[in-house]
Amino acid sequence: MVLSIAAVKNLELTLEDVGKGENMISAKSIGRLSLYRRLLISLKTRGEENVHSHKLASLGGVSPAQVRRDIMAVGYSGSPARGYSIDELVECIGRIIDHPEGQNVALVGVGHLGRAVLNYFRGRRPKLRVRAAFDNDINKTNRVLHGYRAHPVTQLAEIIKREKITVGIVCVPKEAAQDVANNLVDAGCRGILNFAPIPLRVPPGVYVEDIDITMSLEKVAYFARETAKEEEKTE
Amino acid sequence: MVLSIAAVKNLELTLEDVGKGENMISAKSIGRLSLYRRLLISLKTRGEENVHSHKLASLGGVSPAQVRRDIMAVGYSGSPARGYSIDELVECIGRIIDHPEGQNVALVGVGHLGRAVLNYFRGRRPKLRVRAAFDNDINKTNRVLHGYRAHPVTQLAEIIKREKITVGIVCVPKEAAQDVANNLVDAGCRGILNFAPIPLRVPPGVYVEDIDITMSLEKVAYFARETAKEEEKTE
DNA sequence: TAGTTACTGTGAATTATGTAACGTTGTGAA
DNA sequence: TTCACAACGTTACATAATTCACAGTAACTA
Ligand SMILES: NC(=O)c1ccc[n+]([C@@H]2O[C@H](COP(=O)([O-])OP(=O)(O)OC[C@H]3O[C@@H](n4cnc5c(N)ncnc54)[C@H](O)[C@@H]3O)[C@@H](O)[C@H]2O)c1
Ligand SMILES: NC(=O)c1ccc[n+]([C@@H]2O[C@H](COP(=O)([O-])OP(=O)(O)OC[C@H]3O[C@@H](n4cnc5c(N)ncnc54)[C@H](O)[C@@H]3O)[C@@H](O)[C@H]2O)c1
Repeated sequence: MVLSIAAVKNLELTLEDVGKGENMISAKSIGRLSLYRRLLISLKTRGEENVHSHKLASLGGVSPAQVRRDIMAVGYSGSPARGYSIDELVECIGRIIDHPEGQNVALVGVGHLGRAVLNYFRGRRPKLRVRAAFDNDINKTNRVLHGYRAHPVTQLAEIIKREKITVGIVCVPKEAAQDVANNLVDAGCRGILNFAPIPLRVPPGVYVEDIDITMSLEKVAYFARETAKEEEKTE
Repeated sequence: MVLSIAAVKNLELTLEDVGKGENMISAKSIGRLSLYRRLLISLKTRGEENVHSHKLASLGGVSPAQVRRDIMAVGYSGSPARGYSIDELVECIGRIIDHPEGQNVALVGVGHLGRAVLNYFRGRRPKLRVRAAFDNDINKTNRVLHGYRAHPVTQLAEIIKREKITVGIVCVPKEAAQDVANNLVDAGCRGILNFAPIPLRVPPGVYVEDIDITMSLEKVAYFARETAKEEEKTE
């Protein structure tokens, strides 16, 4: 049986529409889009107006085809001759990854790492506001650290609800991480960035991203040896 | 520690497999193995001697089949009835991801994040020793911070060669990151853990792992909205 | 205006990664 | 001892991610 091109196209379209959350972009793509946006803004400050996929690919350490595919996902189209308009592309990426009214963030565990993160995000992203910090150490609470006042964890639920916080950052020791995560979710958080070196259990509908520094360092150490070995053999 | 006959067999098998180097273990598997090892050690301190794949899977947030396949990659075999011996499995994972004599690590950029990382790894991993820290700010160098003395970056090449350092951690601002990476590679580093929010260019044979906290936070914020939306629709 | 060129957009092919299935095996019970 | 069974090891399969390849096109040239 031979189908016309139009028929095939229609079939695919209907299948797509019937499928689940129609155009749900993968976590990997979202991550790269966030990277592209930073690179684009950096290019813009250097006076560039347009950029080609291979330029962005080279800056981002990915393939040009990957860049084009990711950009396709946000629904933006460039011009074959001029490439992508930096302004428009930044705008389109923002339309996908930013919430129009912005989102509020809370950080729990104002230790070494927590303070570094607080300091870094202070006033940096207007659409992603760190609105509260918490700790259970009375020496750290009710003082202003890096421009943020750390509240006692006992007030966590109350403040998260009041400030409409939907994203939590977990910087507490691993023994406390699951409890903190449970409290964050109960209070209304739907996304957690977890620095504690254990996977968190959360109900469906809550997204967790783990940053496991120890694991990453062990990976680097392993491949520092292995890729070096591979190189030797080809010499 | 008493090794069974099975463990000795495993040792022989892994030595054979490592020698070839053609079927290299994926970065994802290495990462999970690092996680399994931590979980196993934690189980051991609670008095457990053996563990089944589904138990480890549940703790690690992965599927039992995944656990079995990762463990297959290190060349260890468990018993159908008792599962895996925790001691032996930790030993076999270490044989893959640790260097027998250990590896030396340097950290560049003793700012907020760099100090948090230094503090965290102090005396934690005997096979992964942070041997030197560097900064270009004279207010931070030649003082002892978190048990480490920070050297001026001008001494980077010399000290890295002298201390036989093969792994570098980059915690400097993004403007300086590529220069620092170049110096690390020139001095002999073959692996870099990069916290600066730009991809580093390195020659082949050098492995880079990026930890992009901003990107991760934006991902969390995005999926905090999107997965919540999906949930609503199914209600 | 027609030709040239270099880039985009996108289906198809390829590769990586994860899951399911199932024969195998060691252990404990009858 | 033999059987039943639960969990392993491995292969086959399924899905996700990435790259390839090329048609289509806007600018630029002469
Ligand atoms: N710093 C690093 O480089 C690094 C590397 C890998 C993993 N981590 C992980 O990140 C987390 C934080 O690391 P850190 O170096 O900042 O540790 P830290 O000890 O400096 O800070 C932990 C903070 O959490 C607070 N805390 C403890 N229990 C709490 C609770 N129940 N509720 C609220 N606050 C609580 C403590 O008071 C402290 O301020 C840990 O889980 C650690 O394993 C850190
Ligand atoms: N802290 C965070 O949460 C966070 C989040 C995302 C990204 N980062 C990235 O991590 C890196 C470090 O962040 P931070 O918060 O520690 O910043 P920081 O400013 O506190 O520390 C940077 C340190 O690097 C040193 N430095 C600058 N140039 C140098 C050079 N050429 N050679 C050696 N040392 C040099 C500075 O003296 C300073 O001590 C930055 O690239 C930042 O973008 C940090």
